[in-house]
Order: sequence, then C-alpha cells, then structure tokens
Amino acid sequence: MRAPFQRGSLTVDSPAPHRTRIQREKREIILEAALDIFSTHGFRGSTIDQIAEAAGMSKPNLLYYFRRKEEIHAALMQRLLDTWLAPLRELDDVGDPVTEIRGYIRRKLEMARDFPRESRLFANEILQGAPRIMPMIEGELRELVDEKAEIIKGWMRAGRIATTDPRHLIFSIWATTQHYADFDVQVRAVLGPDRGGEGRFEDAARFLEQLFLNGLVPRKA
Amino acid sequence: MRAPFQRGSLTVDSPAPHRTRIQREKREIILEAALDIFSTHGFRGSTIDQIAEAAGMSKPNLLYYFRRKEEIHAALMQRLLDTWLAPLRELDDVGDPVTEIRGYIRRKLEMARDFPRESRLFANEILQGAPRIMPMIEGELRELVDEKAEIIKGWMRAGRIATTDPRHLIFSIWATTQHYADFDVQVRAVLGPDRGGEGRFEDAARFLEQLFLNGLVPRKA
DNA sequence: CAAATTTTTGACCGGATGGACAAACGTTAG
DNA sequence: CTAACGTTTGTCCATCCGGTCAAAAATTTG
Repeated sequence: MRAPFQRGSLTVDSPAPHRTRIQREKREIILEAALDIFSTHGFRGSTIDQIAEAAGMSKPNLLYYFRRKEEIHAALMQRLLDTWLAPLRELDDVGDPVTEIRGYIRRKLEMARDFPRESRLFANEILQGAPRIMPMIEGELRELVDEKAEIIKGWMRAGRIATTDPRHLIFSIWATTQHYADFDVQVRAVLGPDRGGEGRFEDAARFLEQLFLNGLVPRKA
Repeated sequence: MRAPFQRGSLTVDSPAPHRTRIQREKREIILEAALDIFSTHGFRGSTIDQIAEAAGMSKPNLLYYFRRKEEIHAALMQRLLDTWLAPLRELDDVGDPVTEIRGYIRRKLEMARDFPRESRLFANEILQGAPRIMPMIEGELRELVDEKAEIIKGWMRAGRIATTDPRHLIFSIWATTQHYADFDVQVRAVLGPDRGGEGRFEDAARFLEQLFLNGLVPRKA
C-alpha cells in the first residue's frame, strides 16, 4: 500500500498522522541523513540518492517515507525553526538586562557550536531568498523579534543599557554567532591549526562579551 | 575555430590570452548574468541555460566563451576576491585606530549595500565548504588577516583600543556587515515595510558604530 | 571582392536525477 | 496458519543538464 500519511505542510497543521514504530524510526534516520546532505550541498545540490545512501536505504524505500524531496526539506525546516528560535524566546525582562543579553549571546554561540548543520541549513535557505520558508519569516519570526525588541527598548528607556536600535542589535547577535557555524571553514583556515582548534568557541565567547558590553574604546577607570 | 583562450585557473596565472573586442564584451555580459544566477541559486542550483538566457544568448554560444560551467564560476571568484578584500587592505596603522576601524566597518557595510550579489556568491561558496576557493582562503586571505591582526594588536598594546582578540574582531566586522547582504530577505521581513526601506543601511551604520565603539553598557558621564 | 577567421546556432548525446510501480518480502493480528 | 497489512527492492521512465559538433552566418583581413 502506498503510504498515505504525508499531508503536512509548513503553514497548515494537519491532523496527527498515524505512524507505526518503524515509520517513526526510519523517518528519524532519514531526517538525520538529510540534514547532513542538505546543509552541505543546499537543496538543489543534494540528491535523493545521496540522502538514501547516507540513511542506509534504497531510494524507493526512502521515497516510501517521504514522497518527494521537498517533503524531507519541509519536515526539516519545520523542526528547525523551533530549535532555532528557542534561545531568543528565553530572553526575558525579569532580571538584569546585561545578564540577559550576555546569556542570549552565549546560548546562540552554543547553538552554532553544537548544531552547525542546522545553522547552515537555515543560512542556505535565507541566502537563496527563503523560497520555502518566507511565511514563517514574515510571521512567527517577525512577531517574536517585535516582542523582544519591545523588551529591549524598555531597558533602554530605563537607562539600563545604551540607547540604540533593538532590531539591529538582534541582527548583530545573530550574525556574529552564526558566523562561527556558517563560515566555519573560513574561520578555521584564518585562525590556523593552533588557534583554530576546539578552543575557538571560548575565544569567540570572550570576544563577543567584551564587544557587546564595552566595545573597543577603552573605559576610563 | 574552437576558442583556445581559457587556460586560467584560480591559483596559477597564465599568460594574458589574446581576446577580440567581441570576446571581451561578451565575456563581460556572461559574467554579469552569471553573478545574478550563481548568487541566488548557488553553483549546483544554477544551470548554463539560465545563465545563457540571462545573458541573452544561446547555450552553445555561451559555451564558446567559457568552455565549462566551472570556468565561469572561477572567473567570477577570481575577480571577486580582489574587490572583496580591498576594504581590509585599506586598514592602515597611520592615523587614529578608532577612525580606522570605523572606516573599515563603513566600507564593508557599503559593499554589502552596493554589491550584495558578490557577498552572497562568496557566502554560498564558504557555506558549502569552499570547495573551489580553499587555496585562496588558506593563502591570500589568511596572510592579509595575519598582517592586519598585527596592526590591531599594536593598537591594543599601546592602549589605544581595548585589548581583545584581533582576529575575532575582524570576524565580527565581516559577520555583522555581510549579514545585511546575505540575509537581506530576512532583515527586510523582520524590519517590515516602514523600517526596512532604503534607510536600513544608515540605521545599521549608526548601530554598528555604537556597538563597536562603546558596546551596550552605558558609559558614565 | 574573396579568402580567412570568428561567432552563432540547431541538433544531438550520455549521464544524472526525481519519481512511479508492481512484485516480493516481512510482520502481525485473528 | 493465514489473511491483511506494512515494508523493501529492482526496474523503468521522462526530464533535465552539461557538453559536443558540424555547419551556417557574420565579421575581419588582404
């Protein structure tokens, strides 16, 4: 029987499809393999055959679990965005603003370190004009940023951090942290074998804290 | 006669090939079209047919000027890197460090504004592991960064700017400025129609200057 | 002008790729 | 055990894509 359980899309929730144990396991294996492939070759640069091989199954078998290439990608993106926005969701207006922002930077940098494939998958998608996830960018993402920008603005009005553009602040945190995942080869090549080892994330963390809190102009004691 | 003039590679200089006027013009048109296509679809996601159509010629005609797809891409990358590194090359240790760094940020941001396709082309290449330009990253780019990192270190030792990691400083400037080209769709979507207009680059410039010079913790007057 | 050379094009090729399908194989519930 | 259902595979197909080729058209040169 042809598997009739794939009805989901990125924007519409479908009733929970009935899935056997094998289906759940195999879909997981496929998504894991697809993350590897898509994140390094992009959508068009990846082939179903590659993903199937990485998942240890035949192409028709893979196509039994996901009927089209785009369905794999969509499933990946859907799952990705929750993980991706989690660090920003945690940004809270109870507690010290500086601690909150420092914590957000740290969490984002940890994500770049621990989930570089996810970061690159996302970057690939945006770079090419976000053809498959535009609705989520304009919806969920934008609303979350609006909400958090308000919190940051509150801190600025209260004089607890310097007054500046909260949205561009968020962009700069995204940019600097994701850089260590997306441009990893370049970072490692430039740092060289000695500086570019595993310690580079701690160096980055120290640098970014200094940058975001105090900038480059020395403070007078 | 088959055009025998493409012998160049990314790492080896070949003797200046003889080119007719038509060859120079058409190659220019092709590279312009290819920049459009490659920068939005990536290397594998772009087809020779697409580029040929964008350049207003037939596929075999295009292949008369560039014998393979990779040759177009290589020509583009070769030209790109000079432009790309120019702003950093200008960073000089005569003059005020703060002015120099501010100038570098401004120049990089202007490049993101005026040459977004070049930025995306570069990002695409690095994202996928820099398969075609690794030698340049490990060579020319790394050496330039080493050289400029020394200059910055000198400023730090002299107490003229805060002491921190000069290479990560360069990364953060790259990341924050290129973000406005590479993630442009996201930036515009998040800022919305009002904030996301042409003024967004001035807003970004103001924000980045504040960030890099003073950070977020308010200075005591 | 005519010969030589450069440019352009239509037709074609082989391999890769996304996807369909039916038949074979496994598993499980009655 | 066996019927029903879920899973896997080999084979096949149409399309796309990078690239070739020979010949026509245009341009340059003597």
